[in-house]
Amino acid sequence: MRWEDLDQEACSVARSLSVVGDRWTLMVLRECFLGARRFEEFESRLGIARHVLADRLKKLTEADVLVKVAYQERPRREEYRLTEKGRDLYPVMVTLAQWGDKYMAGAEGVPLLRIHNTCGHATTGHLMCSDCGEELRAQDVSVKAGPGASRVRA
Amino acid sequence: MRWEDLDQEACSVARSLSVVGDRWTLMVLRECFLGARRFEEFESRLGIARHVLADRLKKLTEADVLVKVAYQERPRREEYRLTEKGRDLYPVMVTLAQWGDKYMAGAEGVPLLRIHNTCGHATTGHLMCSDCGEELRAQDVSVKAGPGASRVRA
DNA sequence: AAAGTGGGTTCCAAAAGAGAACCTGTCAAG
DNA sequence: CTTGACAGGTTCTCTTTTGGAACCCACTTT
Repeated sequence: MRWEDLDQEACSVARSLSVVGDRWTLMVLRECFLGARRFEEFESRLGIARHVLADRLKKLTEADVLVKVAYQERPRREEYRLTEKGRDLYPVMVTLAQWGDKYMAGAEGVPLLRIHNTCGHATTGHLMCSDCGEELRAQDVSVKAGPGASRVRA
Repeated sequence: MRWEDLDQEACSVARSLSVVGDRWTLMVLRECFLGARRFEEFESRLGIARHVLADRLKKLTEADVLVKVAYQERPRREEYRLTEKGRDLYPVMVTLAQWGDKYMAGAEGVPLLRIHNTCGHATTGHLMCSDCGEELRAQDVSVKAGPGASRVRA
């Protein structure tokens, strides 16, 4: 299978990865959540090759994850901002960050704390069941074909 | 910057991506959560090139995300299983799947439902603050340098 | 002896990435 | 009016990674 066919799969993980699953894309989005908006900002913070950055920004814009917004005319300059669709990737970033915090931080501790402004505390996110409010753990969840399943999986 | 230097970054997202951020790795892990264990299973379910699969399984094993366990001797055959470190990636899979459910499912509905066995209902996971129990949203969270920050970021 | 099975490795061509150089409007300084 | 700077790209060459097919090896079954 070719990577570009991934969005044809009857699997939401595959479809998400067809947008954010290649090298650098999630790193670009990390910078978005940390406040980056301009081409030069992304480049200097990430150290990414310029044409790769241009390609990722283009694809993310085409996927409506980012929008290009002019911040000045003459010369026209545009910056990239997260759309709602893009902001909805926040849980993915947080869960990735927490896995890194847990397994890759080493003795000196985690590099970045997340502060929940609502309550003022350093926080970690926990994934809770929408129905019963218990924490969702892999061993308590099974899957079942949904309405959009073209083929069933056990 | 080269991709292999990513694990040197003072950022947990970057460090996580240095393990799971390349093409196919998260797809391999999706299959693990759906019950795949053997080389042939991964290959036929994913349609991935065999040497790429071999490389990903090797790297995931070296990173202690998977372990090789013999399921028979003579001829010796080994399968791959998620470790605790691997199972801890479950929240990443769920948040990715939910983003795909929301934005890529189309009219026919989501391909796969997740059933929370504890309560018996189809569920979606919500990311909650460990401290106050409110839902964590990007706009309510700010970041602050932690003990392992080698350089500070606003 | 021949074929099958599971889990790989090897080969080549095609695609993607790293890094540096170059291009395009526009303004400001000399 | 020429030179330089700035933001945001594009183009070039070289290296690395994929995709796809073929091959290999230790056994077991027919």
